[in-house]
Amino acid sequence: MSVDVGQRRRLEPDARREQILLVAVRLFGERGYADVSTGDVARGAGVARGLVNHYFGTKKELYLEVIRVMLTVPASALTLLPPADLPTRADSIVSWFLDVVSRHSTSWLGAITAGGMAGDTDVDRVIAEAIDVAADQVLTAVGLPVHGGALHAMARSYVGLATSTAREWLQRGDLTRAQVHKLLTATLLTMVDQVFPDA
Amino acid sequence: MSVDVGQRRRLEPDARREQILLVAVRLFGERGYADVSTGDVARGAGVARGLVNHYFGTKKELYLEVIRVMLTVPASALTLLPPADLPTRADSIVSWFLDVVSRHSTSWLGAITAGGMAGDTDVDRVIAEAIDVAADQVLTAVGLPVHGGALHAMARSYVGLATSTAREWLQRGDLTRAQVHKLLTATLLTMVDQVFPDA
DNA sequence: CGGCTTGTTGACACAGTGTCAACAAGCGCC
DNA sequence: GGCGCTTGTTGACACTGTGTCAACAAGCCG
Repeated sequence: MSVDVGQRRRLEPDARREQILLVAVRLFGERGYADVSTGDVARGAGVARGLVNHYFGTKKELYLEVIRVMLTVPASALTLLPPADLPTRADSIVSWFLDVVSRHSTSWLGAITAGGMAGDTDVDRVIAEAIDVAADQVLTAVGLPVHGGALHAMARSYVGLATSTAREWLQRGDLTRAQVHKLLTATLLTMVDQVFPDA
Repeated sequence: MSVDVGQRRRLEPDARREQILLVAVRLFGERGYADVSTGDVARGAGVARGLVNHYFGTKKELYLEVIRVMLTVPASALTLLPPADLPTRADSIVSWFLDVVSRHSTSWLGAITAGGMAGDTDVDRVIAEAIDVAADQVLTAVGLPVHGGALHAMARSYVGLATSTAREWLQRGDLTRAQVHKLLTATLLTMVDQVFPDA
């Protein structure tokens, strides 16, 4: 927590902005949106409150950047999936998803459930974009075209299932990873076989 | 919108409380949590702002009552499901769910996604209770025991799928009701047949 | 060592929340 | 009908949090 009570120091804009953003990510991740004031962020960064507004404009804009950071996911390694049969590929994508979400558990799950303010138009847009990305990854991993409205919508639905199931595992602890894995692969195969053909 | 600018009128506590609550339900449903002030609610009810605090204590407590109202669902008619075979019962429960959620579309979907502040402990608890109720209904309709941790957790996951899928239908309009119906019944049957046995 | 750019600060105005003593609507009693 | 009492209702007050902005000074350049 080294609070560096030294004299005021002059940093390059990018460095200062980054420093404040990191503090905000930590605080918003721990408590909610409402329970963190811009003053808390400023104090955490050892900086005047006005500077937060100077760099991010508004508390909500700062929060938008924060959830953008939280929802940004490596996304790598997924493209090079083994070109095996469908059940194997489904298994791989589910494992990958569970790895990612368990590594970032608090921040990712917290952010995807809106970490403090769903219903807000801008926040919803950012979250929707993250879900879109995840849906794209599911579709490509399964070997289906990313375009096509209904298909993509169904993939988003599946991401919703994956999210709520992961929450049962990581936050409530009422499911084991094995059970989650089984649930997500079985439903994914069902959707690919029986439901997607309608789209 | 009759704003009854008449003299101050004295109402029975229950009546006044109810009146304020209805205004709050409408306002919180339209805009979010943050975009509605207690002053807005008071003005909408033609009442002094202090009276809102008198009846509900805090803005957050008022909001808790609001989402409790929004999430309260007839729940009737479901118990008397035809004792048919599993696919038929799954069909019935899905139809019932889609009817309910489409009737209350804005308020229910808005509230279940936390209408303005997920991450808050108390709000999350109320929402979790509503999901529990829905999970109970799914389990009983399918003819499985309501108790048993893992089973119930999986039912909650399914409710998460149902919610996100309904949102694709009602809010984004990228799925038809028939597609949603097909998706939800197929996945429900898969879960009952292949996944629930693990619990 | 000046001077200048600009990162940084602190004070200001304002909006929203919760509290509380004081007010008055309307019922019951005579 | 008038009077008083209960209690629903009000408006002012103190406080916290947000956004703005002119003034300040850190640190480079000559």
